[in-house]
Amino acid sequence: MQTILVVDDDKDIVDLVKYNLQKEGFNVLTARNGTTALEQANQMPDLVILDVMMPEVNGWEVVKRLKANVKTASIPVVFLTAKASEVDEVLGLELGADDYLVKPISIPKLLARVRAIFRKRDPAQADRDHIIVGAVEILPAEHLIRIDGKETFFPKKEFEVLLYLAEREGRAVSRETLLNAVWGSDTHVVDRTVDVHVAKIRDKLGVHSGYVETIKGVGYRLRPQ
Amino acid sequence: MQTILVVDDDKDIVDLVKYNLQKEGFNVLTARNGTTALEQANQMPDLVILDVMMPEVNGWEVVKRLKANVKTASIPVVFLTAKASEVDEVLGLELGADDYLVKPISIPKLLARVRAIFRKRDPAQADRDHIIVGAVEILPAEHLIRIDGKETFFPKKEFEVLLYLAEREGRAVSRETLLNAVWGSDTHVVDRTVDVHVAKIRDKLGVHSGYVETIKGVGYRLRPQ
DNA sequence: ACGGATGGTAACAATTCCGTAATATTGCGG
DNA sequence: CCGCAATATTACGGAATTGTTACCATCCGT
Repeated sequence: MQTILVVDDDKDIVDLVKYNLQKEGFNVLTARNGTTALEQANQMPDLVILDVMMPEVNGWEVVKRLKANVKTASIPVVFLTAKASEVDEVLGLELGADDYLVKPISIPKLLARVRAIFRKRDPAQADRDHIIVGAVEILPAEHLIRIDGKETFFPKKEFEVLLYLAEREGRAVSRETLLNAVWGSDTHVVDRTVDVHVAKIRDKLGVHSGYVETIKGVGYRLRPQ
Repeated sequence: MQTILVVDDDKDIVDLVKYNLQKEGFNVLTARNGTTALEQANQMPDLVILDVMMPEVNGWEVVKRLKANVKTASIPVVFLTAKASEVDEVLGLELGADDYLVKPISIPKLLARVRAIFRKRDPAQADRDHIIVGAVEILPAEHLIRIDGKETFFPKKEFEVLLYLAEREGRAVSRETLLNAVWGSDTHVVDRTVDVHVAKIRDKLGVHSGYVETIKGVGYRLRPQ
């Protein structure tokens, strides 16, 4: 049975979410603040649903510490946020948030997200041989990119950068991460180089150039469609 | 032909699996440790069968690095694990394992899993007796190629290269893959040789020479018509 | 053994791609 | 609104990849 840790300082929300998750057959742990959440995380839940705004140790701090601990680093996290404006921050910071939900919570939406997270790890449906982000379709095996259905040639590096971003659609990726993934961890390449390649990618994307967003001080991300 | 990379520190297991996969018509690469496995993975196998417990670089580490590399990220991985207790970890960690097998290995089960993986990714493996790509028609049984309806003789190697590309119409194929498929995995032939044969093929294709596209840094592909 | 066809290699030319630096521009904090 | 740091853009030289040609080895049938 899958265990989910629900963290929110609002008791009503915790109870509501807990009730519905249990009804779906999940084992539910709860915490009312960041400190307790971190303790509960030692029980290795399969997923953490985490409020951003909490007194003392807030949601971001919790994630940072979860990711810093090898044991808990791979637990996926779904953020709960009251303000739509926080969404950008949630996704922008390279924190490893797997998804987010804006309050007030829609229970069906919550359950859908939770199921989606677990489905991702279900070996039975793991194969994506092509990635679609809006009007852009990436086919790694064919080394081919379709923009508005039109095949467009991408040189190797540009292809790999876009693919890496697409595989992490909506998540911010630092230049350093990109350099490691695309260029390799041993090569020594100035990080400004990434900018140039991103520029070329944007150029090829044409009207969709806005897909690749710059997140100042962090890196780039592919805007989810 | 599909290529499978088998990784295990136990020689007996590698040999057993290799033997049975080859009998099924798969091309098999092997590695006895994680480091070698990662090197072999550059040859872009269609599937990796990977032991969890290995000295030095273990199975999880191998997967983590495969997934971190854009080039190899989409290669499906089947884990081999000795302990049932490891199964939970295999499935729990978000590592991209497509499936798993518990030792001792049941050969029929192994083959079933492997076939399942490939069936998923290769839906229409219809056994066609001739392939048509635009104005080019290839009849493997007759060892015959028609261009604009005109029979044209292709020497063996050129024929096989074109056939291999045609069977994967639209897909990029690396020189290394071509060498393995057409020349065989044990022969040592310089990869520039492929260029020369492609040049000869283009020459014979005449006005249709553009069918064979170069993808710099990757290889060649037959443009779908 | 000869001639032709095939295949492999090397050398060089042509092209594309990449990385960097220099410069312009943007966007954020104050 | 200003200044500063981060990012965008541009241009260019060099590196890497590929195209092309020529040449040699081998095989095969005669």
